[in-house]
Amino acid sequence: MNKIEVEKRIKKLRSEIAHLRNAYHIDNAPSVTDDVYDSLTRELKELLKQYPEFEDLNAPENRVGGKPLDKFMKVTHSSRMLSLNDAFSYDDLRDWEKRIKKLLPPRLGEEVEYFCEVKFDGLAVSLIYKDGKFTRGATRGDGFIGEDVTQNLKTIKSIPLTVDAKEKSIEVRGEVLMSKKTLMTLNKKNEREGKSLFLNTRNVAAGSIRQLDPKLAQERRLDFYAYDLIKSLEKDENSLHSGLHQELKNFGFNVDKHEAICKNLKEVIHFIEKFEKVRPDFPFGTDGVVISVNEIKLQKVLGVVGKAPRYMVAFKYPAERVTTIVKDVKINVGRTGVLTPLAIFEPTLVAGSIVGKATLHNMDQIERLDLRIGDTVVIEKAGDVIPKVVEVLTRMRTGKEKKVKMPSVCPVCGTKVEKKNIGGKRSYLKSPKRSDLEEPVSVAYYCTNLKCQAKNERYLEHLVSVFEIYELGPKILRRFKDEGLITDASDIFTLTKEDIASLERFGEKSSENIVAEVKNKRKINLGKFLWALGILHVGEETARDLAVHFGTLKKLMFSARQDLAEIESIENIGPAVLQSLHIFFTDTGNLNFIEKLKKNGVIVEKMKKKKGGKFADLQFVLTGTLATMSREIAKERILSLSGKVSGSVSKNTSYVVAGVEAGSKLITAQKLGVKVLSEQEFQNMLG
DNA sequence: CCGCCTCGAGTTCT
DNA sequence: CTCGAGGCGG
Repeated sequence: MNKIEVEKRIKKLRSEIAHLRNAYHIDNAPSVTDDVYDSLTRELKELLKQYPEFEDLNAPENRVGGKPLDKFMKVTHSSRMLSLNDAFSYDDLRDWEKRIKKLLPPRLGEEVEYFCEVKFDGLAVSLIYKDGKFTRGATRGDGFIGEDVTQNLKTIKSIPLTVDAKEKSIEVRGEVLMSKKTLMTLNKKNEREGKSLFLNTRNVAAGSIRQLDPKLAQERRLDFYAYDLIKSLEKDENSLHSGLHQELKNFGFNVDKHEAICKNLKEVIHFIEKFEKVRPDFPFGTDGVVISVNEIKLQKVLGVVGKAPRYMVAFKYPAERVTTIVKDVKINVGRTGVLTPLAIFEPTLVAGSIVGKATLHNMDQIERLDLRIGDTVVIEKAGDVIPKVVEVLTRMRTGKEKKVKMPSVCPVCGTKVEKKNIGGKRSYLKSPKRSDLEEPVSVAYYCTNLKCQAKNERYLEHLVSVFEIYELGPKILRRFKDEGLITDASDIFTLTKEDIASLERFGEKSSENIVAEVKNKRKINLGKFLWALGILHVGEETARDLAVHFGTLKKLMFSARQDLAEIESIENIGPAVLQSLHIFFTDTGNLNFIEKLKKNGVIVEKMKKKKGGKFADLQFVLTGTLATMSREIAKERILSLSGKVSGSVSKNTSYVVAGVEAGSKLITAQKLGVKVLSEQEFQNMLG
């Protein structure tokens, strides 16, 4: 970005942040909108750090509730109110520990004790007590100079007006908060009265404290939690941060009960994980955990760099939704020739991992989102794993965004692309479609070249994965193909050690491994073999149905070529699958390919009809991670007992087997009243 | 013909 | 996990 673009971007960020701050739509969960707001704020802060010339004191980020800054008295803090360095991962924490241990004298460094506490998401304030009386309260401001908000703070019940302190003067630092519940009640009231709704507890708390009218502040039912105590006397050399918390409690301040002294980083991480579970139900908004070196003596050794202490760090829980910019939209070509648009982002941290791309599925989806290249988008991880574009922030547009267009030719081979006719021929056997209607076509675009390189490569990968030949990943396959070792997938089975070793960067050992693995996996049952062929509409499930019905490849092929009625009688096989099978098995190329596979050593095992197993008529859905077996194994065991395994929960599901960290399927199961089995119960059923 | 349920196919990152 | 599309019952 050049400077002009940066300035424009800053402007856009400011207006969008202001927009979000003023109101939000009810159908968005507040906590999620909050993440988006934070994400934009973070970007703005970073840009301003790089380009300080665009700082603007009157800009929305420097104002609260739209009111200018100068209505309160400015006060100077006795000691700077520090901010904290962030850690976004356990690795960041480990790096932090490494840094501080290097700085500590060797003997001390080995026995660092940490103190963990909740990081509240509110407004940091400083309270001064002189001779035990609350005399002045101030906001953090820039750390050096804050605003005198004493009158408003006095309306907060959990701030004691007097404390029993020996020292002439003490300063208590802590966070002004509004509970999530109070915000909900407030928003309900505002909604009834047609007023705009508040975005999050932090903003209302901050806004309320900076109201001129203390009465209004009082109505907002704010709370205060203390976390630091500064005494006029030098801190006792032997004191601990945890000890200060105790003192604060004794003075009558709220101090959150989720705190712990940890002997090492492992215990710190344990604390973080424990609080993460409590966090959603915690009455106040939090964004992480603060970890401090517990001994004040060591804190002094470590000191402060810039505006953050070295002896403290804020672990931030990963945001569930963040914003990023779409750098490009690429088009992938799949095994079937489907062209799938893929959004490429500026790599961004979401829910704990860095995400660089997300599928956009198809052009219809792009249109629904109204997504253009250059857009600022909100992304999340569906089921905590798969990145997904949730929304486009259209207000962030500059006008330079480019619309996404499906290319008219395949990006790999240059052949024409088109949509496919679907469902037009209601039955391959019976009379074709009505002609008065337009033929229905697919949403997806397809590359029409049967020999498209991309298609072949995807097919190679598919076959290898069905055969479970793990040694051959996409990279190696591509290499073999480019180097002329293989021309079609069946060539994999005749690769020799010498062939592979002749390539650069392939040693004796790895060549041997590959050949051995291929030889090991060349036996395959009929169901998997059919699946591996990659017949249109014949996936894992349908292939198994067919295999069980026919038992041998020969019988299936005969039927597909000249006895279609039998195939059509099979459950779950309709006109589309039927047509696809007929076309596949009457094509000479395909027949030759099957012959070549067999000739090259592939052994297809017959499949027998199994019936009357213990799990007959039972349908299972697996979710989460099982401790005693992989999901693949669990599936095989269920199938071997005549049960069925399905990917999604419906009212037809008999049991959902829930492992550790079960996902949304568990929720649907509970909603539909489907029985949920623990791994133990499942084991018992298996016997 | 419509709506529900499955299946197929494509996809991300550690 | 998600979306599209095939299969099938109402």
